[in-house]
Amino acid sequence: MPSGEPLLAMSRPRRIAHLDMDAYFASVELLRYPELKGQPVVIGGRRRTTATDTQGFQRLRSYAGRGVVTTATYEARAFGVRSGMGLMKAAALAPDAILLPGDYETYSRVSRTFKSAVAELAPCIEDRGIDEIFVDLTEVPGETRDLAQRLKEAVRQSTGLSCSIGVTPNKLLSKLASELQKPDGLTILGLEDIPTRIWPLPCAAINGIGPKATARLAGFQIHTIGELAKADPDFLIETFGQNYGAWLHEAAHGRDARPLAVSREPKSISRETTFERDLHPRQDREELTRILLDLCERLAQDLTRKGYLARSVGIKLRFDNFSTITRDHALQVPVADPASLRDAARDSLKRVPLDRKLRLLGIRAGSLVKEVDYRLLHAVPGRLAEPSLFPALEP
DNA sequence: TCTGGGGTCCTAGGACCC
DNA sequence: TCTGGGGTCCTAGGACCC
Repeated sequence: MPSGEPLLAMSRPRRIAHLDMDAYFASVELLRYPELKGQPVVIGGRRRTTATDTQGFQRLRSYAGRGVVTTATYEARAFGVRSGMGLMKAAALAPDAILLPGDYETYSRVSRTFKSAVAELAPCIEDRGIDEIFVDLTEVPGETRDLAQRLKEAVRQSTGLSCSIGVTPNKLLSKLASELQKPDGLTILGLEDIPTRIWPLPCAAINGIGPKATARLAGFQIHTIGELAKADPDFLIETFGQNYGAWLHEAAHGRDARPLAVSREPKSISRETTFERDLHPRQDREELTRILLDLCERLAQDLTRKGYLARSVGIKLRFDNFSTITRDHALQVPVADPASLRDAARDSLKRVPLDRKLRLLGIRAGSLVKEVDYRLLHAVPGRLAEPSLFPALEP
């Protein structure tokens, strides 16, 4: 065999970058309203007409409703405001912060811009949502720090925004590393840095260890990743199950062989809405019906625009006590039109006890099939004719 | 001061088939 | 007449993430 590329194994260590935009939605808004720079600003809530100050901005103190904080500037975070927090609570912490409604179309457009700019330098990218990506730098020529700096510069040139980057041998560590020097950070770690840089961090810093697992681990006096790494793997498996327990052990040691998912088909598409006030299934019957029909319309538009059919349709209800139930309905024939979604939703709704007020209604399309695939496979009449096996009749 | 909207993945039981 | 194991699909709920 001629010399050249090694077949397997001997390949060089991976260089995976995690790129995370800094306070993304808020930073996009600061491009639009530069006069707000340096002030506590919070993105969240619905667009509405309410009291504004002399400059036309709404203050958090004047907010009343059910919204949550989507993003807060670092100045707002200094008051304890965090994303996911109820806006009423945020208003108690920072009443004078500026509140802006989210403008998702703009955030999506800017998102495509920074991703394209990165792709020009390094084309192997995994999309992780609107404001973060993984980038594989392994095959990109150049020194690691230099490459990462060029990515940051490309993001800034194309959008005017800053981001934080972590580069390590795998996705798990890179995700942790990108958090270490936010904002506008660049952190490069090797496996040898795990004990000093990773182990002191709280377990919850790991992507996949949420509030529930954090609380359970704390019950065993496991608070840091280092303590988790020292825990007996058999104990973790007994306590957290085969899959999750074994993964906890691997994660704490910084081991992660997952490849980048450079393209993915959606598994489900959904629409849901939380009401301004809780609605009663009988007293507010008409309003609930209107809301559900509207959700069906919007879901149908999403499906059609993206070219998918649903082989299952599910509804989601959240009651006034925040308990949530779902009901799913598998279909013989995949659908994407509002009337079929509505019929399926009605079937599922019959299986729900409607004895208390509702705060949320949702509809979900699952078991998706590409519309073109389905038509090709089933030769749907009117769209694609079945090729005839017999010659045409003579006239 | 109660907690948005859009997703993914995992678990687990039952139906049904081989 | 009884016993069994495996595989897949459907359904419901929950943890977690951005």
